Amino acid sequence: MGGSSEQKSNQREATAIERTLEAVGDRWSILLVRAGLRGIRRFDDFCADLGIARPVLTDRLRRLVRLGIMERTPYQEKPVRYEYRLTEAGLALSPALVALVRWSEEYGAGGISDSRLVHSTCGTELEQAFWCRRCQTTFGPQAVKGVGRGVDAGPQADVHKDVPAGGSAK
Amino acid sequence: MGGSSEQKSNQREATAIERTLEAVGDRWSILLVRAGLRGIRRFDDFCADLGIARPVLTDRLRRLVRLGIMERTPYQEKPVRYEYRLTEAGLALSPALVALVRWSEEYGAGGISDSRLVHSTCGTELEQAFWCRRCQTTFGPQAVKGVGRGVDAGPQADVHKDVPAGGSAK
DNA sequence: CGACTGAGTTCGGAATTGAAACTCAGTCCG
DNA sequence: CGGACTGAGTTTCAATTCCGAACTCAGTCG
Repeated sequence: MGGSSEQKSNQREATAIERTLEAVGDRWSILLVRAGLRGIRRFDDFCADLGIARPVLTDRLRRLVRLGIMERTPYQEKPVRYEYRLTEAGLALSPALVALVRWSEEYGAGGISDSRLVHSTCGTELEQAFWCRRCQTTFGPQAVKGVGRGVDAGPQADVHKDVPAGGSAK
Repeated sequence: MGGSSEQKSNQREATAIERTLEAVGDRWSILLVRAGLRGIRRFDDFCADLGIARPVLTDRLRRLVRLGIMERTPYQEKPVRYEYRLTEAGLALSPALVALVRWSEEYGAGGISDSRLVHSTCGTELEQAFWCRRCQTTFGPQAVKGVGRGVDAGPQADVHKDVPAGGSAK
């Protein structure tokens, strides 16, 4: 096309985020994971709690199971009944969920937040940061570099200002 | 169960995550934000880079602007041309993006990762954590408590194991 | 035996996509 | 001057996907 000589990363190989979103990037999957974190496990409960249509729920649960995010196991034998619970991979999505909640708390439309995330041992509102094992410091998104081509907070990721970024830790 | 004495958080009032997902919870919005972080700003570039259909792109960009996640400004006057760039609120979504990338790196299907996130100053792979300003420590998702009803990693959020959680940070 | 549970399925109809072609203003080239 | 080109969108129409409600099926309870 045009004179462009640059080759953007096109669809051939999905990037990390694309792959993640393929798994949980639809309107419901993340909500299902969240429900799972809240302890919901049974079909009808997911259905009632989220207001998701049954056929869609069936499909999503199956996909999450296939992707190893949830597990379907019988919780009683009499009439065999199955429940869905998060696997380790599913639980590992919680940082992402928390990040989304935090965002909504800060920038969400309306501004009113019905829930605040706090550090359970002291009740202080938490901040999110990255942790470098080697340097033993926390730092913000602007010090993250993508090696390869998933995310490189390149050209314009500099406007930040409210991230802990090295709160103390050094 | 039948009588349902428990009041799950139903659809009446959207929870924090629900509100966030309403903004960026569709198949494309997050990808658009990511593209924005990578420096893409122009309509056709978003289109080519993501392979998104034009009508959908139009719609999503408009929504992101309406939600204050992106800004539409002219970048030349001759023939007026507009570009879309992330606002502060948009940039603030990066922790969530990073969390998603991290997840894919660790649990993503296939296992092959085309990008690893590292601490830019030392090249070490980063870990994600939460930071408590008061306690001056980092901690993992299991020590997060939701006050209100957004997320409370309640009943089963205990299986974790690979989060720094207080690595040292002091 | 009849009502009830829990986990799905099977319908239509409604809303969203997606690909490709078309519009429009203005600029560049010969 | 006129045709080709850009960039940012529309329009059109077929193909998906989604929702809501009703239905199935196995097994249990009273």
